[in-house]
Amino acid sequence: MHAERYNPRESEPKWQELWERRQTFHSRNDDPRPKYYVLEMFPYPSGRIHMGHVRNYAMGDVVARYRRAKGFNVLHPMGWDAFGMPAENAARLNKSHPGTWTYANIATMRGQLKSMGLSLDWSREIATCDPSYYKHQQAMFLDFLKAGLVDRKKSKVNWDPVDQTVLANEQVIDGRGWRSGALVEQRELTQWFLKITDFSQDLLDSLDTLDRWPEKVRLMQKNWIGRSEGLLVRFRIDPATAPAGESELEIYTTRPDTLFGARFMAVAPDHPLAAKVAQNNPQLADFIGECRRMGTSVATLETAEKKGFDTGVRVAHPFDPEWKLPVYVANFVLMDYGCGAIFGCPAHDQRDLDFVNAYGLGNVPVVCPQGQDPATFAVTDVAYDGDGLMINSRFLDGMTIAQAKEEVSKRLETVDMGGRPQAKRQVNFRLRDWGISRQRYWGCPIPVIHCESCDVVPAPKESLPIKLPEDVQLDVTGNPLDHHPTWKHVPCPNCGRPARRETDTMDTFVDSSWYFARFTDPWNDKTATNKAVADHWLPVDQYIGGIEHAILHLLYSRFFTRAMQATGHLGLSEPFKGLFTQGMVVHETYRAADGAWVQPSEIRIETVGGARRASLIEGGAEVNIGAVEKMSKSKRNTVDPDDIIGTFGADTARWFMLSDSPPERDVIWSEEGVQGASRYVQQLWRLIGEIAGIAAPVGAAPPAQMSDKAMAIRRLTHGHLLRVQENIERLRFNTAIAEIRKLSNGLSDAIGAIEDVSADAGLAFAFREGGDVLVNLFAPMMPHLAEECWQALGHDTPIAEAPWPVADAALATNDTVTLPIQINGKKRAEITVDRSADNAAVEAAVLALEAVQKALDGKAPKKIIVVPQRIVNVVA
RNA sequence: GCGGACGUGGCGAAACUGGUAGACGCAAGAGACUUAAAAUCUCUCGGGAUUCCCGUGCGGGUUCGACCCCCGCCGUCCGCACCA
Repeated sequence: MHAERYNPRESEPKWQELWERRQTFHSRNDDPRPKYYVLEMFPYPSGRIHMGHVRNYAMGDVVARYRRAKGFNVLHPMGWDAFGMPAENAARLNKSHPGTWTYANIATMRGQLKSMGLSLDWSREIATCDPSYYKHQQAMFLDFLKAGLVDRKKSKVNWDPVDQTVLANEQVIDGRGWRSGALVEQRELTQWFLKITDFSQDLLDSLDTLDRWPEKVRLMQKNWIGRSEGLLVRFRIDPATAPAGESELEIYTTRPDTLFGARFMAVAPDHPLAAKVAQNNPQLADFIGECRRMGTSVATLETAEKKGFDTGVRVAHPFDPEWKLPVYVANFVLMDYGCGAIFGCPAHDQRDLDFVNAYGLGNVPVVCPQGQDPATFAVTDVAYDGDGLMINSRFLDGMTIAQAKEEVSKRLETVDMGGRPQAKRQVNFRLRDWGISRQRYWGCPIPVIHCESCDVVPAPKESLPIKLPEDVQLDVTGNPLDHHPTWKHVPCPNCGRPARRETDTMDTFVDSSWYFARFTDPWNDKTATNKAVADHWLPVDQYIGGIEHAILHLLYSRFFTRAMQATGHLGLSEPFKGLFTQGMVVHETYRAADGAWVQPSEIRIETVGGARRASLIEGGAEVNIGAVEKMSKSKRNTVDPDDIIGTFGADTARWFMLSDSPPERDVIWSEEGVQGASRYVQQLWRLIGEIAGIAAPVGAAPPAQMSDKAMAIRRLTHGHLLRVQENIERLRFNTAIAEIRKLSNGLSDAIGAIEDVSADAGLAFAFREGGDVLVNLFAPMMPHLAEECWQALGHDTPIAEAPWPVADAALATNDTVTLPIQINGKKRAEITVDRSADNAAVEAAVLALEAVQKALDGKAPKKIIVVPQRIVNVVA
């Protein structure tokens, strides 16, 4: 008989050691069984794990352990997304090296993850800041460069003149640098780009094949790629108004059908035509300057009014040389989309309408909605962008929008203008190339050398890895690598003359764009991947992580996989077959009387007269219970996983994380909930102890005769086994857990109901089976408790290595079925009939029911609907 | 503004393909055990009425039957945003 209480503090480390000793979770690349690759998004080593990690990794571990039990060769690795700014900031603060801080954090967090009992193959651990990792990233960059997938071009960046550094958009607050507070400038910088736009169409089209991705994520990527079909149209500039050397204005439109509704043209403040005119027009130059200043701040951009400035330039309408349109410089036209120039059709575009209403240019509707009279249809404040037929459009009148688009395109394509067609169909994408240059120390150095005579020279592959210098001074403005006294000075690999290394490092998103491939063969020091091995393991069968990576990380990884395919590193283009995005961990917030945030660990909660009240443990002062919010340091509503695991054990924490909410939704962490989970751990332990006392021996064959009681237990066991299995496969962990609880409740009731098991060999067998299955079912969620229970049930090899039990579908169903009986759609009675009973028999039984007789009141029913094995509805 | 998701007891939620609404749990209440507390066990737990009625954000519709499908609103959350 086993101990009264289960002690996770003693038990958990014991089983973790056993798994490690037996290498239970090591996966071999030459294992012949079918593969299954489970991956959770790897963490940034920020210092300590948080509850979000616990949730993420608990989910992944359930999948990994379940698939392993199902006979798959499971790959479940872990690593560290270890480059990035926080390490550099911490090092500056502590006057140490970013690597010291990073590796210390990794050590701490590795220990924490191990205490969770995750079934990870730690022999494949990687850290992206390790030269053994980034060496291959540098080699791949060179491969991409050779394959034409890398570009070097000028681009505009947010420049902080005080910190001498480039800022990401989110680091610009109200037009000022987030650290220095200096007014941010727009600067042109030569940067390295990965040509993700080469794959725009494919990245878009292939979204349709990702049927195990959330619809939401696919939609977000689709919008981000932003494909639009339109027409490039060249407008002839009226020579009388043309600035020197200008004769035409090219625009891009997705609505060529509305060309007869044009009232004006608008170009971006950065458009060359604007600059030309501004040379002789100081007021316009001022206006352009104003637009530029405004351009940096997100807040003003959002609320900005539509503003424009008439350049005085006039262009001719493509279908009517006498029709002249004014050209404005407008603040709402973007230079980096399309041509940086548009034609304005106010009746059918809200921005254009706002613009003409501000400048009194009027509008002419050219699309008339169904059911409206074209003679009276007018647009005032709200542009009409729906369907309809063309009006006021000469030869287009009466056509649909699609027909008119086609007609305009066809006509203008055949008009010759200066030796070229006046218009050209063009597909545009919103997606931009991926700028990867960062003026930072703690990142992967870009492996190229700049030579005055040979220009840009790729670093020779033999010279890789180009390691970061250890002796670095971070206390400088600008790029520390650039300021290093010796690092950048190297001879040109081409001509041998003095040259300098590229001092920019790569965006850390590059590091995380291929780590999933590296895990397949992390020991390989020759190449990034062993193609055959990578192709065997990939794609990742189930990827799990936060929705915050829905666009960038996942899109970059999809691009990288294609680029690796193009350069021979991989033989596939989509890295993640199944994607699951889990919700956040949220918690109540607490505030003291003075408004200060108070941590959950500092308070006590009591229920007084049905109302929850919180008070400080120290002093007893009352605390206000606030809204449930995402766990954050600033609101101090965090709970430390170490404390939870130390108090309740890892199994309790894992169980609660999975049980309370559907996995894609936020879960509210609550003390009561954890205690409930902890109670259940003890409940299971007691139940298994009781079962162990009455169960048949391990491996005992079922007796030939089974009592009804024994059969009922077997049916219970197999029914829940089937449903738990199905729920885990659909990642419905909360309902899987409900089914497990039903089974344990059922077994517990069954034990309570029997007097003497020794008289019934079938019962002993049923309890053996039920106990074993129960432990198997919760083993993926609570692996340590499962091992302890498995041992208590008499097994001598770990359950982590045991196969999943086989459900007997015949046992999972009853011979009889209970049908609810509805009268006019309301449930009034129920009958139990044979599963095989035909409809006529069921109808007869139903009509004999007292409740039915009463409702019919002697009359014949209008109709009886029998849904076999489901329900019966009598229409009176 | 555009796009999407969601709205069910005091709370987290469940309900397969249109077929018994509220499974499973949390909290709460009553009782048993105990000197007492904790733990444990038993019972109650959507609202109202003694035969029944109402109830899945609101209003309508389709259907023998609607949380589920359709139309129109309201609310909450998320993403994107001057994209031509």
